[in-house]
Amino acid sequence: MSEGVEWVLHTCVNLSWIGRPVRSARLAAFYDLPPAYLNKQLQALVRAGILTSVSGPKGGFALAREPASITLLEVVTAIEGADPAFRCAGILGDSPWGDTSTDYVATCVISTAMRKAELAWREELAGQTVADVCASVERRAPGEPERTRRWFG
Amino acid sequence: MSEGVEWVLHTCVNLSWIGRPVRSARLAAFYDLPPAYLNKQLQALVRAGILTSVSGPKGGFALAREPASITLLEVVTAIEGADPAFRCAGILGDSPWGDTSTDYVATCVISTAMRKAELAWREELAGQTVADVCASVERRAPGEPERTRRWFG
DNA sequence: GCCGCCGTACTCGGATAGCACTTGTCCGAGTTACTATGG
DNA sequence: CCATAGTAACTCGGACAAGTGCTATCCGAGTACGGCGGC
Repeated sequence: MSEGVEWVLHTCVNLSWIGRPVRSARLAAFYDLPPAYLNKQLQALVRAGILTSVSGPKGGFALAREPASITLLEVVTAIEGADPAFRCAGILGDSPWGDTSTDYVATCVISTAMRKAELAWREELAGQTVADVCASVERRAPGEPERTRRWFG
Repeated sequence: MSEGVEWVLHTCVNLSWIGRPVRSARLAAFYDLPPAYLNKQLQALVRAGILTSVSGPKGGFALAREPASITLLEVVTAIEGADPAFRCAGILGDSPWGDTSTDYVATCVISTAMRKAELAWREELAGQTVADVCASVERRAPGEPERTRRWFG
């Protein structure tokens, strides 16, 4: 899995606390990340409708919606793409008694088992929102949002 | 995820039905796969203790244990490696108030959420064995094992 | 006829290239804020 | 003093290289079988 997933997840939490547009270079400096590369990743979130971007001075990235409506699955999918990790190539169709008219991706028992596992993974991620993460952190460190806002000044 | 996972899963099912060593070239021919590359993947299963290999004429690969004791997770792990897909780099340690002595991989809320999701995925795969897959296929196509044994004759 | 030995052919196993994707970087298009000027 | 047009600087956005891991292949080490010679 792309390393950018970790970056943008933490960045979404920070943006949730800040509440106004912040330029990518500053967001990257917070974790000492490659600025241009983080920018590239954030572009993907804009295309997915998770962030909004404004150009020019005083510009930057901000959350496009309420943190409570942004699931972790959405963020991961925006970076990794919607394709499942296990993609059945349907090799059963190449077996000696394979049938080209059958959709082996749908009927294959192995394909079904792998899909079921990935579904469990996605449901787990879809059950947590950015707001949930923020709440968990605040419960452990109440001063974190204010301290972060301060730093981004 | 590596495409070889699909190959070896189907191959394990076939080996479960055949019950004796089969050379990799023949196993590959069944699905029209690159023989040498499938061989390489099967080597990984041997190292993981899932298959046994015998050299020379009448040699080949065979299941090392009962199909009911081989989980899908074992097979996937043998190919993909034991490392989780999401590996937390602990970028929190690089934040302005980061602490080098803290294990952020363990405490980070985001890292925890991602681990939890992957755990659900692994439990789903660990709950199904190769024998279960065989049983599902046989229930749908009772003649499949015999037909497969015949082909490998 | 039977046993032991040798050669041969066949298989796995690891070492070796080729390719795709992730990672990382750069410069241009667009936009905003500032400034100077005129009313 | 205020409005306005021009200018300049700053930001995102997409196009452009480099590194890493998957994909694919080949040849060598080891082994079992079959044939052959000797007892």
